[in-house]
Amino acid sequence: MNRAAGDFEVAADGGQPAAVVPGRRGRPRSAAADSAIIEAVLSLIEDGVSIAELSMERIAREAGVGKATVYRRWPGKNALMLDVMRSLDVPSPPAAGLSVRDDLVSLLEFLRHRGLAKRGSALLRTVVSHVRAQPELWAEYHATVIRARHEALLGVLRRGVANGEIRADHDLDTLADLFVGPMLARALLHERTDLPEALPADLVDLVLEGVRPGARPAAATAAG
Amino acid sequence: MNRAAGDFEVAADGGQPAAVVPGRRGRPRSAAADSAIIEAVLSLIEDGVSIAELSMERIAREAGVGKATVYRRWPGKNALMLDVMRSLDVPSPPAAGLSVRDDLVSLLEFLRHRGLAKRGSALLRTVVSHVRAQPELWAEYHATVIRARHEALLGVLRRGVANGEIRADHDLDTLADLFVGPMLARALLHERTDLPEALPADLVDLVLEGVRPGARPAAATAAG
DNA sequence: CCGATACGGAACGGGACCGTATCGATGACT
DNA sequence: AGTCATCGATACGGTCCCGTTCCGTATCGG
Repeated sequence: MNRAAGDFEVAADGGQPAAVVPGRRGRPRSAAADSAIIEAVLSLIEDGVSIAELSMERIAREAGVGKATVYRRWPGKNALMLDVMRSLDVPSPPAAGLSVRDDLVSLLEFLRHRGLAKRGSALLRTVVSHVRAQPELWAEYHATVIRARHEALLGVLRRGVANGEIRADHDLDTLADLFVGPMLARALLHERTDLPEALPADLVDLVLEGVRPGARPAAATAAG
Repeated sequence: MNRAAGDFEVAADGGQPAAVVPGRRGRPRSAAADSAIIEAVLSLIEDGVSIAELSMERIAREAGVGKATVYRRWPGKNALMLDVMRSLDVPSPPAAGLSVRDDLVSLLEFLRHRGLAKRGSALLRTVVSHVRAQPELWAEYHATVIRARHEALLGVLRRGVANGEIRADHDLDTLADLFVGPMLARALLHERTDLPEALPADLVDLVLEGVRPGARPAAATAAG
C-alpha cells in the first residue's frame, strides 16, 4: 500500500515524486535525493549517454544514491524518464515586446541558448531517437518542451497577421517551421553544431521578407 | 595475417567487406552474408532499435548468421556501424531540370521520400543522437548522406544566383537550411512525422518569394 | 582428392545490469 | 523515548551480451 500511494503521488505531484504526506509515519523521503536523481539523468544525457545505455545502477551511482532509493520512487526506468521529461519546465517564454519582428528574434534567440545549446540539444537528440521505441517518452517531451515553444511562436505570428506585418495566405504552422527549421537544421545537420549569435535576427529578417505585405528591400528595386 | 588482410579490404573496398581476392585459398566469404548483416542493422534501426541496444548477437540473429561470421568481417560494433554508414549510397541526386524553382521542388521531393521517409528518418534520428558519443560515426554519415545532398542543393542555389532568380545578398548555406530546415522540423518535431505531399512545392514557393529579386505577389502590389 | 577457409551453431568464462532483499544508521513524527 | 520509513551500501540469483573457441559441414584452389 505504501508503494502504491507513493507512486500515485508521483503522478499527482507533477514531476517531484517525494511529496511529504502529512499523515506519513517514519523518516520522510529526501527531496535532495529526488533532485539528485533527476539531475543525474540529465547530466548523463548531456554527456551523450543514450537512454539504452542509462542503467539504473549508473544513474544511482552518478546521483550518489543507493539503488533502492531510486526504486523506492520509480518502478522502473521508463517511469523515471517520464518524470525527467516532466521536470523540463520551459524556464520562461520571452515576454511580448515591441514589434513582431523583435519578438520573433528574441524567441529564436531564446531557442538558440536554452533550446539548442548543450543540454537542450542533447536532450532533443536523445528523445528524438526514441520516437518509435518509446512513444510515451516522446509524447511527454513534446507536451512539456516543444508544445509550449510552438504555441508561443504561433501567438507572435498571429499577432503579426492581425497587425498586417504578415500576410494571411500561409498556414501558420508551416510558417513557424520556417523559423524554427533552419535553427534545427543548423544544430543537428551541420558538423559544427553551435549556432551563430547573429542567426536569429538574420533568419527572421530573411523569412519576413517573403511573407510581409510591405515594400521590397533596397537591393531589389532596380530589378524588373 | 588473414585477419589483417581482410580488414584492410574492408576499408579499400569502400563498404563491401568481403572482396574475393584472386590468390585466396579455401572457401570464399559469402557476399550474401555481408549484405544480410548490413541489411539486418538497417532493418533493426528502422524498427527503432538504438545503437546501444544493437548487440552483435542480435544483429547476427536478425541476419540469420553465426556470430563468428560477423566477427570474421568486422573487429567490433563500431567498425560495423561505420561500414553500414558507408553503405548508404545516396541513390541518385535528382537531375537538373528546367527552372531553378522546379529543381528545388524535385530536390525537396526527393528528400521527402528517400531522406525523411521511414528508413531515412530512423537512420537520421539514430545517428544524430550519437553525435557526442561516437563522432566518427556521425562524420561518416555526414560525409556519405548529408554532404552529397547539401552539395546538390547548393549547386541549384548557385545556378539560381547566376540566373538572377535568387538575390546574391544571402549566405547560400543559410539559404539551403531555409529549404531543408522546415522539412526537418516537420519530420522530427511534430507528432505526425510524415511529410505532406504538397510540402516541397509550398516551401520552395514560400522561400523563393523572399529571396527572388522580381515582382511582389498579387496581394501586396497595393502596399507602400 | 586434399588442404584451407568459409559457414551456422553451440558453448565457454567474464562482465554489466536487473529487481529484490537485507543491513545498521538516521531522523521525523507520536 | 518509542516507532518506523527512510538512508547508503552490499549481496543475491538471473539474464543478456561480449569476444573467443570449438564443432561438423560446405566449398573453394591446387
